[in-house]
Parts: sequence; structure tokens; C-alpha cells
Amino acid sequence: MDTKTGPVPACGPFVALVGATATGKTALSIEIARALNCEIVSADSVQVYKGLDIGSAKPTVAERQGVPHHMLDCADPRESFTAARYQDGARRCIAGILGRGRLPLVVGGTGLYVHALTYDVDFSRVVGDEGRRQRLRALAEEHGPDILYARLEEIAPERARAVHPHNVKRVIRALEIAEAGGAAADGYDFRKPLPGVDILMLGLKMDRAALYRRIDARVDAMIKAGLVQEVQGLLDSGVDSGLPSMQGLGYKEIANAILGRCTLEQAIADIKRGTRRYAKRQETWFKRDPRIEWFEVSPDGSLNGTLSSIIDCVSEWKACTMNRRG
RNA sequence: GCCUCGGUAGCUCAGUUGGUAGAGCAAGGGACUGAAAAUCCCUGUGUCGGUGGUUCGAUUCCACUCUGAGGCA
Repeated sequence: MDTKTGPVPACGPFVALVGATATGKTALSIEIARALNCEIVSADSVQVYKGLDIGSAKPTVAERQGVPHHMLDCADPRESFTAARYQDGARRCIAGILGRGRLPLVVGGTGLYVHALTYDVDFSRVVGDEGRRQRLRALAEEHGPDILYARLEEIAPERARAVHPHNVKRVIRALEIAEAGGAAADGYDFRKPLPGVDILMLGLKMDRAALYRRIDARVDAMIKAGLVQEVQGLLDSGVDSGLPSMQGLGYKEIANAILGRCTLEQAIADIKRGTRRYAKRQETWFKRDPRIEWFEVSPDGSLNGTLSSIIDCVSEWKACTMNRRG
């Protein structure tokens, strides 16, 4: 579905708001959108799935307050979404928003998705082949992961050095690219700037201890809001617990409890721990991106001060960008 | 009041026949090309309850002391 008309070219300008989970991106983004006439493009690998609402902290229609949101509910949880599909869909959304004369505001914590929009990444060079992946995975399960890595070392030694032998998913993808031939693997630059696209990147950060308290409280709130029923409903409607959509935080753990693999209490503790670790990984991902301008959110999560300084920042950038273009 | 067993990393505990200590979990750091809320890699953070004593050297032995649990009165 994403290659029929060729890759969608990137365009801009747009603003991206990133940061770890539970820092308040969603609430803040809606305020910014209202103040600056934006439409929001979500960059979240779980919110793309229909029916994964509570656990993904997807903004409700009421919370969206009339601000158009894109890249939510665009996949069935029975199918597997990909970064390439995200890039394609989100680029179309950005083009559409600009066409309407409004400012696109990309909001989300999925680093790879943000990356796919803000750098010149071309996933289309080597299309993933599910059948071959399954064969390779089976090989790794039978003979151990080293057998795949040995093959990668043989045909693409420079790529092999960049991937850990035990990281089977990465080794398989690297093999896929390497086996597709030289052209696909050559000139690979994961951080190539997008020529001619102005992007303003804003990051939210919060004191670690405060963030962890917020995460714990949010998980409890999700349970109260009916996360267990949501997961039960997904399972009842034929969504297998092994699917990619069900590997999201909150979904795999609650499914485990429902399937009798652990107690609900244990599942809740696992979600909290998993989400804390996830937040840490997100910080690691975004920390190294020098383009991001960081804003500190107060430990109580109140956004007032942050909102006005961000709006100032965006307005200034807008004026600057228009000058340069006009 | 007496007896017994404990007090070592954030938690649960191991250990040193005397040479200042290590597991699990939690945590911290990092990587990142079509699964990315996924996947993977690295790391022990410590007044060994306190004060004295013996000793070249004490977390380890001794005394006292504080503290927790249990038992006997």
C-alpha cells in the first residue's frame, strides 16, 4: 500500500514536540495547536492502532477539543504497522496540512517515527519480506543467533560491527539489506538532514523521580478507566496476544493476567516498571539529537509556564522561517 | 528482667577459618534502517548497626551498646 505511487517526498516546515512518556506532550500539544492554528500528527507506534485507546493514552475526541489529529487509529490491531508505513502516511498528512495553510505539529515519543519524519531516511530501498524473516528467525531459534550473525559478518562486515550478535531483529534486518545488494547498503546515513525542510524540534523533560511518580499514577488511572476490559475486548475480538499491536506496554502485561500467566497485581507492577524503563530509553534516544530545544516541565506537571515559553519559541521560529522563505 | 536468632547495596539475602565484600531483583548508562511501547548491550551504587578492645590489619574474634523478631518469666 505504501509503494504504489512511490515514496512520498518530505516537505515542511513543521514543528515536532517530543519527550518521554507521561511528560505531558498530549495536553501541551493541544494547547499549542489551539494557540497557533496547528493540526496534530501523532508519532506514536501504539496509538496508530484502532481500539488501543486507554493503554496507549490516546487523546479522546473530547480532549482533542476540535483540533484535527492525524495518524491515530489508522491500523487494525490484527495487522502489523511499520515505520515505513508511518513515514509514508505522516508525510501525506503533513503535506495536506500545509496545503490547508496550517502548521503541522508532530507529537509523539516513538523515536524511530520522529526520526523517519525529521531525517532523510529511505526505508523503501529494501522492502521487508515477512516470509524470509520467519525463515531466518527459525534458523536462529534452532541453531542460536550466532549463525545469522556469522552470515552477516561474511557479506557485510562493516554493518556487522554496528549490530550486536544477539540482537536477532537487527541482524535479520541488516541481512535483508545486505542480501539485497550493494546499492541498498551503500551510502547509508541514518542521520542525513532533509534538504529544504525547516523543522523546529521541541523536547519536554521532567525530573526523573517526578516522572516515575507520574507514570505509576497514570498506570493506576488506566486500570481504573477500564484497561483490563479494553484488553479483554481486543482478545475477544480475535486479536492474538502475540501480535505486534499487543506488545505495547499495558497490553502484553494485562493479556498475561487475563490468560492466567500472572496475577493482575503482578501485571500492574510489570506495566509500571516497563513504562519507567521505556521512559528512560526514550530519554536516551532524544538526548543525543542536537536539534531539540528542551523545556523543563515542573514536577507537578503543570504546563502554564512551559506553554507560554514554547509558544514564544514557535512564534519566533515561524517569523524567522517565513522571512527566509519570503 | 533472662534466653535465642537477626542487623551487610534501594529490597531480599549470601560471604569472608581475620587481608575493607557479591548474587537476584530494583536502579543507572548506552545502542538503534520496514516489529521501535519492540529488540539488544554495559554497569555494583556499601561508614558490612554504633563505640571500644585484641591484632601489623576487624565487616569477620571479644566486650559493651543501640535496634528488630521470637521464646521464657
